[in-house]
Formats: sequence, structure tokens, C-alpha cells
Amino acid sequence: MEKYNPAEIEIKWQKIWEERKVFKAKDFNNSKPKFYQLEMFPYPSGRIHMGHVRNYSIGDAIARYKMAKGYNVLHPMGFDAFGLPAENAAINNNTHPAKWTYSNIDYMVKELKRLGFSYDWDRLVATCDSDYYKWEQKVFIEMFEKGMVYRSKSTVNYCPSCKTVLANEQVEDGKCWRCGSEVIQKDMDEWFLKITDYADQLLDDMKLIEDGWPERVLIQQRNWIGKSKGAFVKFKVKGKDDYLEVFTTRPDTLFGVTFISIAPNHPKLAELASEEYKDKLEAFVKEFNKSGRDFSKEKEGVFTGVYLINPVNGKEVPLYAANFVLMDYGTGVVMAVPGHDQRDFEFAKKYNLPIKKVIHTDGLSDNVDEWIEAYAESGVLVNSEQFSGMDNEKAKWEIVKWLEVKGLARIGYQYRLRDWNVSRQRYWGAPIPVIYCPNCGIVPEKIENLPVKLPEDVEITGEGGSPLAKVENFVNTKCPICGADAKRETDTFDTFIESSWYFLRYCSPKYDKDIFDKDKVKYWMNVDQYVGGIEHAVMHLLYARYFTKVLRDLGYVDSTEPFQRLLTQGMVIKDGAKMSKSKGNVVDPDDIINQYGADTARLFILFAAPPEKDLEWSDDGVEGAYRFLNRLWRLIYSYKDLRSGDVDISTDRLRDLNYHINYTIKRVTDDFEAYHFNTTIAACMEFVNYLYDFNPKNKDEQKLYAKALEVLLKLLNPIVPHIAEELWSLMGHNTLLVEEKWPEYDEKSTIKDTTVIAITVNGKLRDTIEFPRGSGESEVFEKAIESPRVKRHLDGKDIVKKIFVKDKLLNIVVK
RNA sequence: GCCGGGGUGGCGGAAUUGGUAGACGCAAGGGACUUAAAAUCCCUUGGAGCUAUGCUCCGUGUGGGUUCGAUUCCCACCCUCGGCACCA
Repeated sequence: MEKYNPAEIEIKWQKIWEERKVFKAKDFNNSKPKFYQLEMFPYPSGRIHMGHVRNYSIGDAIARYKMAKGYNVLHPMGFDAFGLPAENAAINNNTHPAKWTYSNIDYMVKELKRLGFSYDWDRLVATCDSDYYKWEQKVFIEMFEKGMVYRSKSTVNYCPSCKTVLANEQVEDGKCWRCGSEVIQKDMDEWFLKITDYADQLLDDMKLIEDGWPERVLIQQRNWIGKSKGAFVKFKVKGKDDYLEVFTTRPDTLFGVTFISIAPNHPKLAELASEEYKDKLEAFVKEFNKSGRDFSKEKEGVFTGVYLINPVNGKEVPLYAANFVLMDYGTGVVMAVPGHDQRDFEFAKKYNLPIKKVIHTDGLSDNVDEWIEAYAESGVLVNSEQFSGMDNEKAKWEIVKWLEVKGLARIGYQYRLRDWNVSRQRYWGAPIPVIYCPNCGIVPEKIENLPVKLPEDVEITGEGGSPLAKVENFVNTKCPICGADAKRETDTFDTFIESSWYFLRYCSPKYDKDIFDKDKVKYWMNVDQYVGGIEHAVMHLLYARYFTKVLRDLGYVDSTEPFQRLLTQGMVIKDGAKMSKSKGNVVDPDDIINQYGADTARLFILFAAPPEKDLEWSDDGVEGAYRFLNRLWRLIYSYKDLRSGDVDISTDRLRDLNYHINYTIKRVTDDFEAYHFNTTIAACMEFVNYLYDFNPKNKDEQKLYAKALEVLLKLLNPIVPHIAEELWSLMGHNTLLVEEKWPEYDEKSTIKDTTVIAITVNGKLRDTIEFPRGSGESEVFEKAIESPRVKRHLDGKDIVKKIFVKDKLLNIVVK
């Protein structure tokens, strides 16, 4: 018998699939429904890792299943090709980022091809191609013209090691997400996309996708957007015709305000502060600017010499500059209620400021000196004049209503979400297409001049600002409006921009008249199934949702939400930790493919755990997967000359075989629909075990047996396509298995005509007895009490009642 | 601190709407084949106990509850893994 030789057959079939273009997605096929299967594209770091293998094996199983189910499938792949590692490689190895990136792409494409994934390679996209990024430059200019972007000096997170600005999402525990260095605060001119204008849409449109997305991803995004309802309240400045506005979610505690806190970098602070406190204040602000927001730091502040008037009772309260007040949330001014807010409580204790109780609950002392912490929960108002006695939830809006009439308050909302800073002081990214003219100011590049290409001759040292600033013939240009000598913007886009629309580009990847062919996008969008890592729950997935809405509002797409369904796969773990070079627990997919073949790698990865869960790598498990494929090979090889045909199901053996065929199709189909690949595979393994036992003896049995083998190959095809295709052809087929239809099952044949009924006494299993399907209670009961195993638990006891579940269970309750 | 997952054999994991817990695989043990080994095939395998070829009890993180019956539903708690973290 010929041996299973994965190395040989995998290359063979990959070639045939490619030659016959079986994975080419056909734009506009009216005879089939479309299915857009997408996996998160990789960064071309050099090699595919196990996380990719998992991600793409899941996606491929879905894509191939949908093909068999009769869908016109779009299954593309590309590379998220801009980013920092290319520059680091340039510094370390003295290679150009472009060269490094493209050679990595070449290698990784080979690796992906070796895994046999069903991509339409004609649609390959690399985001560092100017044919790609020119379109986001165009979109940016249109956003600029519509006021959807702005330039602003702001305090930003800056990584001194990467020498670049980071988005909030790119800061983890105060450290750079990429290199782990301590992030510092810096004021810079940056470009922002007004994602906050879309905050409500991003929240509301979740209802369009909530059926297809994991709940926890939506919850994470909801928390990230962080919408809170509250009130803006005006506090008049004593002795001046001016006021400060605060945002609060607790207007019910307004009578408990004993001071006001203001951010040290608030623009009005210097102007307001009284002369005698200015020196101390300036010193404090200086110190604050140096250290920035230090989360671990104790709450500190200084008095400004200013008093404000509390609008609810006219009382004067002091204004303090405080280091814990954020300038970019709310108004940068906070009303302090030390009795009912822990931060204010700590601050008041430190600076001996009064604490006032305005919310009461059972057991809460009236003597605030006894308090060791603020009471921040709900309760009933006290010491609040006409509102005393009112439930605090109700009082919140009653007090606002009352102040609103006097023009001193209004209901409002605040978001935790900040605008998206897209400026990066890096070389390897898409240039921001803007020109600074001494006469005309900030001017976008003309659309017809796009792309603003990245210059190739650049010296990358990794030190100091943007490398583009040193490229004279890039920086120096003419103003598109007045023609005067002007300077180009030297920052490049955050690479999250590229990944916010690549799935649209796949629909018409070579289209050169615009960002994409609208009709094709209309045909293919939305993505029916998106598969990727949970680590992108917020950043990438939120940006992509936002960008799609922007493109919709610019008239490019009809979609409001790009991804109809989302599957977030778990990490690949080894020895209890995520695979990483630093931990030395990396398993290289190339090694596994060399040793066992792609099918084994795919089978193991899909079998070892359900997709959403973390997957523990196991060398023994891989061995087991390989063993199964050999077992499959031997089974089919030894019966490869049998031919299937119509059979009259006339004997018990034929009936049983037929039942197993149909039952297995049903199980596998149902589990595929639910993406439970691990149980899909288990069902196939059980089927194989059954078929090993069967031994077809006559013509009819052989015909039906051959059918069983064909069904088995069709069921396994989405998971282990190479071996399945080879065995299919060994069975004498000259069609391609990949083009075969998914097998259908006959519902009636998935049910046996007998069933095993559990006999329990007081809920405890005592026996299992086989009955014809549909047997009645009395019939089952009569048989059951004959069983000695049941009988012995009934003896000497009264039968109180019987619970009968048809075809399943009889519970006899005794006393 | 807040939000959200998750706790099932030695291990990865199965178990429709509450109805036979542990499918499938791994590991382990035993046997067959072989001069031998590998490969393969077959059997056993949650724990404890006993008057052992069968039977009893216990068992899905812990303690309660609802129910004829709970891995599944309810309450309280413990552990663990993610996310957010001075957001007023």
C-alpha cells in the first residue's frame, strides 16, 4: 500500500487548485448568493506564526464550507505593510524598509500557500503600495474639506524610545504598547480625526451587529466610548463678570459642593488666578507639566485665590488647581463633593477643606468627621433645602431642571472616547497629504497630484523626529493654491488608517479610478464573517467601524457596519504562556509543516480547542492529528476501488450504515454552522472508527460503504483539503473535491428506530433499556420494573409518581 | 475599584430548551502481530468501597436553594483570566 505522503500531495494539489483558479472570486454572480469571508491581514514581520495559522485555518474552514454550500465566496488576503518594525530593521540591518517589507511579504505568501488556504491571490493587497495609500490620502483631503479632521496642539503620549506619538489605545499601563518604554507627555501639533462626532452612532449601530458579534467585544467598545449622562453647571466667579462651567454626573450632590477643582493646564487658569497666589500656582503648574499625569501620585493642589458662587445656594467655594483633573474630559473643571466622591474626599482631608453630607442612607453617620471614606452610593437627599427628602436619582434631574430655568445648568453627555490622533513622526507610513503655505496656511494637496509618494532616498537613523523632515526635495514644494514656496507635512498616518478600509479595497483591488469600484463594493459588502484576534476588540474594530461610516457619509459605500459577524479566536499558548521569542516557547509553523504537513497542522489546531478559547499547544496532540490522517488514509486506500451506487436499504446492516452516514452529515453540518470545528472533527473520527469496524461483505454493502467514504471526504475537506482531495481522486473521481457540493442528509435516516431509555429511581440512574421509538409510558414501566437493577430500589417502597420523557427517560419516584 | 469571561478526569475538551456527566483525542496500563523494535490493531482507564465478573456510595470550584431530576436555573462566596482605571 502506498503511504500517506503529505509533502508530495500537498504541493501537487496546491498547484492544481492554482492552475484551475478554483478560488477566484467572481464579481457579480447572480446564480449564487455571495459570501465575504475575511481574516485579519498580517503585519509582514517576516514569518507566519501559530496565531496566524489558527486565524487562517478557521477562516479557511469557513470559506471552503461555504463554497461547498453553494456560495460565491470572496476570500482575500493582504498585508498590513506599514509600520515601525520595518524602520527598526532598516536601522539594524541597513536594509531599506520597502525592500525588507516586500521580501517578507514574498516569503509569507509562500508560507500561506504551503498551508493551502483558499485565497483569491489575484486580490492581494499591500498597504505600503502607493496605489493603495493614495486613496486614503484622498479620503483624508475630503474629510479635511468637510471639517471632519483638524489640526491641534495637544498634550500627547510620546514614546521617547520609538520617538513617536501614541494613541491612548497604544499606551498600556503607562508604557508603549510596542517597546514597553515609559511614555511621557509632550505638546505637539497633530492631526485628529473627529471620531467623537460618531460616538453615538458607534454606540447605537451596535444593535445592527449584536447578533453576530461576541457580546464582550461590544461591551469593551461601549466602555471605551464611555458615554455618561450628566449636567453642565455654571459657577459664577466672585467679583467678576465671568463663570466656570463644570460637568457632573451627580447634580444631586450640588448642595454638598465645598470647593472646585480645575486642571493645572486649563487655559483660563492664569487669567483668573489672583496676584498673591500666582507664584505658588505657577510653581505647581510647572511641576505638573514636567511629570504629566502620574497615576500613582497622591492628589495635590494649590489654592488659586479665586472663589466661585454655588448656583444652588449662593455659597462661596474656593477654586483649587488639582493634579488629578483632566483637561480633556468634560470642561476641565470639576465640582468637588468630598462627602460623596472618594477623590474629593481625599483631597479635602489633605487640605482640611469642609466635608458636607447631602446624601443619607441607613446607618450612615451624620457626623462626617467619623467618615473614613466618601459615600458614593444612592440614597435620600439631606441638607439640600427644598430637595431634602427626595430620592437622589430623581433629585439629579429635578435640580438640573430647576437651575435650567435660571440659565445656570443643562443636561449633557460626555464621552471617554477622544478624537483619533493620526499623526506619526515616522518614515514608513503614508504621508499626510497637506502643505503649509506662508500665504494660504494649511492647504491640502490637490487630488490630481496624489499620491503624495513616500520618497525612497531617506536616511533612517531612528533618532529625532520624522525622517521625512530631512528630505529636502520632499519637504520643499509649491503651494497648490498660490504657487509660493511651501513646506510639506512630514508626519505619516497611523497605520490603523490602512487597516480601517482594506476590506473594501479587496472588492476591487486593482481599480485605479477611485478608492474602489462602488458596484463591486455594493455586491460584496458587508463582510459576512470576520475572524481575528481578540486583541483588536477596541482599536482596529472601532476604527474600521468609524471609517466605514465616514466613507458612507462621503458617498462611497452603503454600509453602515462593515462586519456582519465577528469571531474572535483565542491565543495559542504553550507551557501556560503566549508564544513569544522572549519566553522561548515558540513553535514555528514551517517546522510543523515540514514534519507533518499542512493538513496535520490545520487539523490539530481546529481540533484542540473551540475557536474562541485559548489553545494549548501539544506536540503529542499534533502527533495524534497526524495519526488520524494516516488512519483515514489507510481506511480509504484499502477500499479505494469500491464504487458507490444506488442501494435498496433492505437489511439491518445497511440500515445501520445508512444511519451513521446521515447522522454524521447532520452532526458535522450543524457544528460547522456553529463553527464548532472541534466537535465536527470528533464526529468524523467516530465515523472513521465505525467504518473500520464495518467490513462491507456484499455488493450492496460495498456500494453504500463507498458512499460513506465519499461523504467522509466531503465532510473533512474544509479542514484537511489536501489529503481529502488526494483520496477523492484515488477513489476514481476526476472531478475536484473542492468543487463538490456539501453532502445532504435525510432527516428520517438520522434517527434510529430504537432508542435507549434511561430508567431512574428518584433521579438516580438504575438501568438503561432499549425500546422501539415511540414506546408508551406503561410499556416502558412494565419492562423497567422487571429489571433487577431497578427492582431492588423499588422493593418495600411506595411508588409516588412517574415522570416519563418520551424516547428518553422514565423516572420512578418512591418513598 | 468597575466591567466582562471562565472553573468538568492525569491533560485538551464533549454534553439540545434542566433528563444516562466525561463524546472525541492525548497520556498511562495491558494484550495481539514481530526474531526485535517502530508502525498498526484490540482491550482497560473519574474516585472510593465491598460480601468483585457485579453492586453501592461519592463526583462538574465551595456552601445553600428550587425541582421527580441541576454541569445546566436562583442566592451567597472562593479562585482564575481578560479589559478599563483619577473620565468628575
